[in-house]
Amino acid sequence: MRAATLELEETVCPTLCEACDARGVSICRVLPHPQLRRLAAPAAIGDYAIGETLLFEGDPAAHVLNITEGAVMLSKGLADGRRQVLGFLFKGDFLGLTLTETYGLSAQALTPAKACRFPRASFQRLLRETPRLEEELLSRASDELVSARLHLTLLGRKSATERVATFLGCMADRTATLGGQPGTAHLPMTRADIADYLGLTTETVSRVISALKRQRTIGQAGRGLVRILDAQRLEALAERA
Amino acid sequence: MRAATLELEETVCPTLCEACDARGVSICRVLPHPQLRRLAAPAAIGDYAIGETLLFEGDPAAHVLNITEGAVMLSKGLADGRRQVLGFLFKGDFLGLTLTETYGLSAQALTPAKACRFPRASFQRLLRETPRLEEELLSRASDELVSARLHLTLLGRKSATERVATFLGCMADRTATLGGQPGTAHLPMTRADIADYLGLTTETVSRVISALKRQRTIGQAGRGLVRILDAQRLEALAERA
DNA sequence: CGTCATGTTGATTCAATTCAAGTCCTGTGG
DNA sequence: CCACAGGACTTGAATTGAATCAACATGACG
Repeated sequence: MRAATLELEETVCPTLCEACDARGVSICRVLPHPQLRRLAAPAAIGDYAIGETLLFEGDPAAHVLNITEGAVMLSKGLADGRRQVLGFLFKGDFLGLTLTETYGLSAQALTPAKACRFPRASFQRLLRETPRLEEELLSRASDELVSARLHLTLLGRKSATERVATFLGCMADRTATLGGQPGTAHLPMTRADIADYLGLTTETVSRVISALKRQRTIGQAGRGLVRILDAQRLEALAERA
Repeated sequence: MRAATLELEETVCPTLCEACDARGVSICRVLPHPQLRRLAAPAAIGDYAIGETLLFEGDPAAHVLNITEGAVMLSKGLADGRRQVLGFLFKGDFLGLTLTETYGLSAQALTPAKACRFPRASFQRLLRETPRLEEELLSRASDELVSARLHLTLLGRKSATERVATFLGCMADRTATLGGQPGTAHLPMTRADIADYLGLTTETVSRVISALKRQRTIGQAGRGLVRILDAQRLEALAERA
């Protein structure tokens, strides 16, 4: 699948960026107008359908992307088809930066999504000349590292119930930050995606979620929406580090 | 336990840094003389015994450290005592940088170790004024993220044998890079440390290592030294992503 | 309204853990 | 130098949490 893209007119870009919904939560936030113009000039907006690939593990790392809309899943594959889901990205998240010549992970859209796409070379050039941007990226890398470590602890040392409870708690937090219903977790991914994120099987994820519903810790609030009914109990089950 | 430290005379420091064995592989590598002086001025050298703590999860993040000698283990604890080992550090590795006010992980010495210790505040100041250093740290954070993702894949999706084989392969690579015997893995950590790194128990690690020895894939080459006898087979068992 | 994905639930199996002895080092003090 | 104490490591037997195998339910969509 190939994403529809729209080249931005150089003159139009500052206006577009000005109007961009994700601006305030994206890396662009830290750029003054001249640098923003430099970033935007060679940019394109990618529009991705559900399941579509934003970038693929092993492909030449030609672009970096900034998500402006929708939900995206990051994953890594093993030779025999097993898969580890590494994380979920939303509006304002940045991806695709790497020191190697090829991407080290894949990214695909979980919902219809949009992303601002910058050629890697020009981005690297801007980066080298804009310490404020470097600082922003270091800060984001630092955050990613923190959440990777929590994820490692979850995968290495938690039980199935703890994993699912931790996951639901995190997703509820994320939903709140992104401006959704507080006390609700938006789950745009399938059970298989959750299982590959938590190092479990779909069956186990399903069983644990059913058990949490049975004991009224959570409840269904519509398609892909879980209501946290007993946040305290969920927190206790999660054993968050 | 409190580490013995030696305050550096400001006038002495450039000489000491000049003589530092870890200089060429540390972040200091990228600093021109004036900045190096600024970095070194408030620095202290910490000397740590086996088992001693370099920094502790939850403590105020007062310092950043650069390892100049020995092996260090990073870990994170759960409330009930379970532990996830996050990684192993050696000469030239940097630790302790965080956006939060407290450390998010613990670090302890596996061998007698030395580390250059910088006050966080002055390091941050230097960092903000030295884009080249920021660049270096971003590059290191990027590497750490890559290895964290490999570790996630290992914990989420690999069997016990695959985990141990992957680990031994990585440690052998690391040993070679650090200038040890090629084809040999130096293991300064205990079975319990390895188990907590791989998300297994000591018994399982021991059983898998015994099995690998029985089938002559690896052999013992002294205390904490494993010889890789059949690298190809080990690689195949590892299912490296 | 039927089809095919996705999700749930149950029965059974299995890989790794837990429990339980031992053995092997290594450093220490007689 | 040797005995021995205590931790590290290994091995075996029993147990178990999650995976696998197998239906079946649900629900989104043409």
